[in-house]
Amino acid sequence: MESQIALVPAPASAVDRLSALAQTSRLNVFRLLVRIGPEGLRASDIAARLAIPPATLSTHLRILTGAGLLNLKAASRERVYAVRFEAMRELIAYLLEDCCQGSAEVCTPLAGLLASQAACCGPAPKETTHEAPARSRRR
Amino acid sequence: MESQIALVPAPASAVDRLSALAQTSRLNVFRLLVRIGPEGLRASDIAARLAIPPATLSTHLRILTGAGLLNLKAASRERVYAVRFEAMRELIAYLLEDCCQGSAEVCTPLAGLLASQAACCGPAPKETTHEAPARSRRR
DNA sequence: TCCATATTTCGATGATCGTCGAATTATGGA
DNA sequence: TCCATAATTCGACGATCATCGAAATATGGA
Repeated sequence: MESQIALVPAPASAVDRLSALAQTSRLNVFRLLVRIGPEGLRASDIAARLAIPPATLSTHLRILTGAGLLNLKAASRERVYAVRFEAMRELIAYLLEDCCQGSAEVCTPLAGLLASQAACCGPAPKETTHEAPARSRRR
Repeated sequence: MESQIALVPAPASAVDRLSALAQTSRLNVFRLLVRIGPEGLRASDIAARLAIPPATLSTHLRILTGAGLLNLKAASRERVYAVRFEAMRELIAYLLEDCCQGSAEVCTPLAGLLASQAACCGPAPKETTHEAPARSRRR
């Protein structure tokens, strides 16, 4: 026993997501991909546009993807990353959860509004799986 | 010369705000204050509710306030902190700026929605100033 | 099959961060 | 005035992080 342990990816927490965004390079990557939209961008294109060395960018993409903020859409030789808008909705809803004790007099239910699919980029365009963490030590 | 330098508080960046939130204790403090709403809570009450030692909490409150996320509402012996909802609106708008290149067909203008005062906790209840960073080395 | 290319992992360095006890600094009442 | 109390700063520890060159790993053609 002990063989299957720690292979299941821990669900990305709000702290994971906020940490992922709380870094200049990664925030730039994220915002670039927000602008680009659901089609996403190849890693090399991101590197070129933001002038980040490939090795560094790769680390950042791994962290953003592991946090569930990005989506690896196509995995051939060239990899395309796109924003998972659903993750943003979840994050914002979590941050503002039960705002003002839910008193609608004080607080327009912003969180609920965000949770609705009326939010950003519609009902999530069909995606490949939110590929990511399940990293087991290979080799 | 050189005497007045670096006393003007640098405006809190998005990275500052995200970093402030990207930490378990601080995120708990923030979410507690979101629930509480505009009235805010005394430092000692926060410490009691979240079981955080005063010295640690003080550091966290300074970071959250310095990032513009909290507001020191009353400064007598007991200090009352409250969420600056305006800061959250700004942050979310920044994160989703120019989403999908502004194409409304793809993207409901979430950022614009948040920027409106229809958002959370109305047009910001009258506050004392967003007291914070201007810290000069005293003593 | 073999190579060119896209991307990731390894590894090491310097820098920043979280924590909290002890000392310090206000403040408001007796 | 003096004290009890609220809150902050100081200081130091260990832990985590960003960076990026070099090496390793895929992939898709020729």
